[in-house]
Amino acid sequence: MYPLDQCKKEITAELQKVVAKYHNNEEIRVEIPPEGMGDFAFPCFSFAPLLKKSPMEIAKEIAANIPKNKWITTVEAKAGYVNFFIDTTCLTTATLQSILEKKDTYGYLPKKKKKVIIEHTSANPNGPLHVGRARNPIIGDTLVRIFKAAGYDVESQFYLDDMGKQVAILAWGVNNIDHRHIPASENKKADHQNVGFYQIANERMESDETVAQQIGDIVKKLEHGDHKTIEMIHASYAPVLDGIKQSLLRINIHIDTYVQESTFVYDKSVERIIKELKQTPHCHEQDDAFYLDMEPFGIQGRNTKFFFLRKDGTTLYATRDIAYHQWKAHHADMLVNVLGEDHKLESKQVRVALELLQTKILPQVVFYAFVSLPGGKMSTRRGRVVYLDELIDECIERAYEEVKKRRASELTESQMKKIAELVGIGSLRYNIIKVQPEKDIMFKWEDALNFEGNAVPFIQYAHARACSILGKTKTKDHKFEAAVLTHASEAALIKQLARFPLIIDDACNNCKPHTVANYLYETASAFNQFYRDCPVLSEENKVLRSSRLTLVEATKIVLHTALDLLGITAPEEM
RNA sequence: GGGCGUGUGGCCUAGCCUGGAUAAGGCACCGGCCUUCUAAGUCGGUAACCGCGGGUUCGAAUCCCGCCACGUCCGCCA
Repeated sequence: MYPLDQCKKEITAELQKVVAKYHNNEEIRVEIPPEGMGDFAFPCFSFAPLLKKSPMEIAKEIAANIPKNKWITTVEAKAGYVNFFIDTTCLTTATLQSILEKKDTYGYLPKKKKKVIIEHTSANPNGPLHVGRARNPIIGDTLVRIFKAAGYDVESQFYLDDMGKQVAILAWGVNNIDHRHIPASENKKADHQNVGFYQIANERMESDETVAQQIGDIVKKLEHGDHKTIEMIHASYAPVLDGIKQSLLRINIHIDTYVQESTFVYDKSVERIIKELKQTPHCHEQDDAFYLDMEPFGIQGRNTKFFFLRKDGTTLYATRDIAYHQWKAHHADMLVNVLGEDHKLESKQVRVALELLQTKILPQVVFYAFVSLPGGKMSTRRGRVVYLDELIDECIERAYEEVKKRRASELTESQMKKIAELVGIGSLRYNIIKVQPEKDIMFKWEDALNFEGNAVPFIQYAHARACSILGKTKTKDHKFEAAVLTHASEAALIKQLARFPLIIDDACNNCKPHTVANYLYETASAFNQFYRDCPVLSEENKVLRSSRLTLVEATKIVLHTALDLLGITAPEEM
């Protein structure tokens, strides 16, 4: 157990003892008070009507009955709250020891021996990833990292749509359109080179009945397990998928498993699901097609019919998704999906179906709002997009200009290039992850590429500063004396470091990756204040100097680990 | 028409789940700090009736109801 957990637990236990005589049956919940009023606080308002005393009197009474111990130094009653001041020396010792001992696993929680499958990205392989979709891999990969840190065994999955119309359109294009009719793309990656086939094929499909027919035929053949067709599809999108993987790799994202949708048609699991769904009382037939009535499950609107079988006997995307989820449920203890908000209804329909089929494990879904452009929504079909690759390039280029402006006289060209890469990629990931997924975001270059204030360079810079200090000393193992780290900036920084394990726990339990970004910003900020107030290398008092060095080392470790949770590299210098 | 989500200083964001002590940051703007570990830093200032209206409560940005605006969905598409 980490120091702050232990401390909180003791305070809660002491409160429990005192409050027991008020016949309180609510759970004791301590909160974090505003600046200067201690480390933990307990509000007494709810006892007032019960005891017919003022909250202030009750707070005084409770405060007087809390014994001091190793953790609790001062207990005071103020404005109806019992405020606890914890022993800084004790917290400092325990926290720094914990960090030095666990190093880059400080903050990690005990192994839970549970497997979680996190599905994210799952983009149609018909073109390059664009900025709207970019939120998906970044949220997904960050969750993967957070769940691992929280002690889970994690597998990331990309659900690959190789049966749908989108990929059939691309395949038709690749096989029927002369490449000279495809508008040239500046980017040489295969996903950029091939997206034109999809766009042109899409136009042709809309204007030409025969083309639409041919594409429909491809989809039908896929459903009926025509091997030649499925091979043709795989061959058509393979280069595009490869390009997508390369883009993901550029932003430090690797996906463990790519699961083909066709798997569930060919292994007959979709067939089995249809049979089972037909036997549920909510299944109805209409013109030889089958649907579940969603009305009893809280779904309202113009149409509450969830069709899972067409009249021609073929299945639908959502039907196959049910099979995929059942398969996942067999292979994991917990499921997490990252989906765009346009999938909310489909996701709910799949959930209801899974419940009807008595599937043991249901997915926890993180929905994100689309990233829009100042003029409106992005669309691959209409070519109205900012591609992820363009954004990556622009971020790195802009970061390079910044490095050059500041460090050109001190660093070599290759050093600057390397730093620009880390800062550029980091900026991209940080800017997307720092905002709650459900919040709409409008994409503006000036915001995405702003390198000041609450942005990744601020954090990376703090890390580089820590490295710089540590690099200027010869001694490696730092001894520390907690009692000398008494400056307010030191105490604030240590408390911040102590909070890290709680942040991981919270971010994982609530699937809120943005809280890690907030924590990082606060930690870097606390370090910058310490940096201003407490000279390290020039400190003459040997014990204080070495204790501060230890604190710098500890901060460096935490910043590094927390950045890693966001898939961002911590540079040694910048 | 209905469902779901979002609405916090000029702009952007945290806090909302689990109600609590002066609503916390960033950008922009104004004014300080580089003979001291990288100023991508730091200190101070101006700026918010927390979308609007009700309700619950000792107490509401937070919970409940209604309304408005924006996003998204309501296909035998994916």
